[in-house]
Amino acid sequence: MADLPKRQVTLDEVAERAGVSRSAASRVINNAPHVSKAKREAVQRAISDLGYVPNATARALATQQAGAVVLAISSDNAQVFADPFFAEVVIGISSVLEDTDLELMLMMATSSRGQTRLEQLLRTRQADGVMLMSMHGDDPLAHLAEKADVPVVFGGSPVNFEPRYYVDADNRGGARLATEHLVATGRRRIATITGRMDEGAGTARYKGYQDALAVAGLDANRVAHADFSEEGGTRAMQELLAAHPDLDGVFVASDQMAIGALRVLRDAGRSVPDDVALVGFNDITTARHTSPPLTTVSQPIQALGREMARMLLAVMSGETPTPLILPTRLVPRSST
Amino acid sequence: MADLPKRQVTLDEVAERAGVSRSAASRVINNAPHVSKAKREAVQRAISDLGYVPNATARALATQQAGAVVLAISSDNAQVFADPFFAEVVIGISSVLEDTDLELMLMMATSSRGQTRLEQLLRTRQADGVMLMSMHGDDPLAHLAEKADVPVVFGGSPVNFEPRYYVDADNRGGARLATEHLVATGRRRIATITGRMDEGAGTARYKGYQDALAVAGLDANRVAHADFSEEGGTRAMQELLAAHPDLDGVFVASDQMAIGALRVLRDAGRSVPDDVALVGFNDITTARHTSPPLTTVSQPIQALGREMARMLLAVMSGETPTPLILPTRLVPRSST
DNA sequence: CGCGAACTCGGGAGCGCTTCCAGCTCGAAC
DNA sequence: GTTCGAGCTGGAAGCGCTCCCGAGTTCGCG
Repeated sequence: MADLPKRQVTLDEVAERAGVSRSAASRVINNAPHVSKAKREAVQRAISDLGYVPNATARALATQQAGAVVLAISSDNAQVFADPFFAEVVIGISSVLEDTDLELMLMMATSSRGQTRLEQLLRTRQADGVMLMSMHGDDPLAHLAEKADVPVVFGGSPVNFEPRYYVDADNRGGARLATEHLVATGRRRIATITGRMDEGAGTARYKGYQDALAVAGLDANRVAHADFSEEGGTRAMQELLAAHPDLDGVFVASDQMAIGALRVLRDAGRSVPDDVALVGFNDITTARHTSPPLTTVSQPIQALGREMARMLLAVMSGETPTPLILPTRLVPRSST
Repeated sequence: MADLPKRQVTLDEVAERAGVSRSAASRVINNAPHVSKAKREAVQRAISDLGYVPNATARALATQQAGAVVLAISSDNAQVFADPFFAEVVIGISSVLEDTDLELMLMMATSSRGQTRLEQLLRTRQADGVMLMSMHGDDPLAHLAEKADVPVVFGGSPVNFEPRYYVDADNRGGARLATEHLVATGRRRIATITGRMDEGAGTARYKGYQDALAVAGLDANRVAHADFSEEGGTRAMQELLAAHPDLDGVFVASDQMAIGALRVLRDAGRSVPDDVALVGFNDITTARHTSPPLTTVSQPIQALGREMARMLLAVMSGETPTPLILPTRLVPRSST
C-alpha cells in the first residue's frame, strides 16, 4: 500500500468544528429531523469548510447496508459478450444507478471460485441486491441467488426455471415476427436453425418460429439445432440443406449463426434472398455489413439493463414488480 | 429491504464455540502467528461447523482497506464500447482478480456526477486502487486520479499526459506495420484517415503511418482527419478522393472508419484491393465479413485488461512497475 | 401562570473485526 | 533450582458512523 494520505475528515471533527454533538451532525448529514436551523447550518458550513465526505464503509457497517449492488454474469460461453451486448447492458444499468447512491460491482462467476465468492458476498450482505444474467436453469447461481435473502432480478429468464423477478426481451415474439416476415414474403418451406436449447433465448425463439408457422398452416419440421456460434450455424445449415434441399427460407436464432449459414448457402450456389431468404436475430453490428446485409430482429439491450436496475431498485424498496418483457422489432434488410 | 435473514455468524460466536478469545480466532482467520496448534484447529472446526464467513465491511473498517478496486471508464463517446472491447477488458481484469480477494467495482464516469462519485470513492478509500480507461489528457478524471492517494493505472495512455503507470497497445508500431504492409505490396501513394487527434490512439497511429513512409521515402501528406466513426470514415474518404485522386493505398486508423471508406471507394468505382488497398485497425469482428474482408491490425484486448490488473496489484503492493506496451499484429485479409 | 406536548440535543452503545499490549506459561540454558 | 526469553492469550481500544433514549427546552393553551 502506498503511504497513508492526509487523514480523512471524520464526523467528529465536523461536529466539533460546528460545536455540536456527533449525533446532531449525523442527523443533518442524513437530513433527519430534529435539528434546529442554526445547528444545521453550522454543520453544513463545517462540512464544506473541512471538505468532509462520509466514510461509506463505516456507514455500511452501522446501517447493515452495503450501498452497492452486483451484476453477476455466469457464462461458460463467452458468446454472450460477442458484440456490445455486455457493454450495453452495463451502460443501461449505470444510467439508472447514477441517480442513486449505489455502487455497481461486477462478478464474472465462471469458475466455482467465482460462485463461492458471490455466495459469500450475499451472505455477508456486501451487496444489497443482485442482477443476474444467467442462461441456464441448472446454473447453481440461479438457485443460489433465488434462495438468498437479498433481492435478485434476472436478466433473461433461464429455461426450466421462472425467476420471481426478471426482465427479458420478447424472444418468442421476435422470432415469430421474423418467421411471419418470411411467410409474408412468399416463402413456404421455412426452416430454422435454433440456438442452444438449454438457454431461455434458444427455446423461446424456437417456439416463436413454431407459432408463426402454425398460424400460417405451414410445416415446422425443418429444424437443425446449433449453439448460437458461427461454426454451429455453418454446420446446421449444411445439415438443413442435406435434409431439406427444397427450403426457401430460414429463420436463424442468432446473427452469428446466420453469418455461418450465409456462407454455406453461397458456397452451395443458392442465392440469398432469391433462392432462400434468411433472417437472423440480435442485430449485431456485423449484420449490416454482410452481403447481402442481414434482415434480423433487434432487441433493446440498453433498455434491458436499465429495466433490470429499475426493477431491482423496486424490489429493494419492498415493492413486488411483475416481470417485464421488452419488445423486439424486425429490421428488414436485403437478405429477405 | 427484505426482512432480515437469519443473523449472520460473527467472530465472537466462533470464538465462544471454540473456547478461545476473539483475538485468537481472528488470528487463525488471518493466519497470523502466535496461535497454538490446538486452538487453531478448534477455531477451524468452529468455523466450518457454524459456516462462518467474515464480514468484509467490518474488516474493511478495521483495516482501512476496502478489498476492492475500481475500473473507471470515462468516455463521452460510446465508441469505446463498440465491439467486444469493453467486455474483453473486463474479462481480462476479472481473470486476474479472481485469484485475489479483491472485488471489482465499475464506474462509468460520464457525467460530472460520476466524477464526483469517483472522487469520493477514492477519498474515502472505498477502493484500494483504480484502473482508468480515459482517452483524453484533458480529462479531469485523469488528473484527479493521478493526484489521488491511491494507486492508479491507466489503460491506454492519454494524449498530452504520460501517466506514471499504464499499459497500452502498441498503436504506433501497429500503424507502422500496417503502412509498411501497404508499401510492401507495392503501393506508393499512400493516404491515411486518422482517428481523433485528441486521443492517444489517434495520434500514435498517425505517427506510425508517418514512421513507415519516412523509412520508405514516400510522401506522407495525404491525410484526412476523422473521429474513429463509420460516418467519419465516409466523409474522410471522400475528402481524400477529391484531394488526392491518385492514391493507391490507405491506412485507416479504425475498422469502423475503414468500413465507411470501403463503401465510398466502391461507390466511386475504385476496386479494393486492385485500385486501392485498404487496411484498418482493431480487428473488430465485422472486419472479417466486409467485402472484401478487411486487412487490419489486432491488439490483445483481453491481455490489456489482464496486464492492467496485474500492474495495479503490483503498485498496490508497493512495487513500481514500468509502463507496458502490448504488441499488435497485422492480420492480412483481402483488402490489400 | 402552570403544565403537558413536542422538539432539540448529546451520551453512549453498538455494527464486526483487527491489533496493541501486558501478563503468562513453559522450556532451555547454566 | 533459577533466570530468561520466546511464544501464547485475552482484554480492551479502536475503525467512523448510526440511532436509541433520556434529559433539557420551548411553546401553546387552558
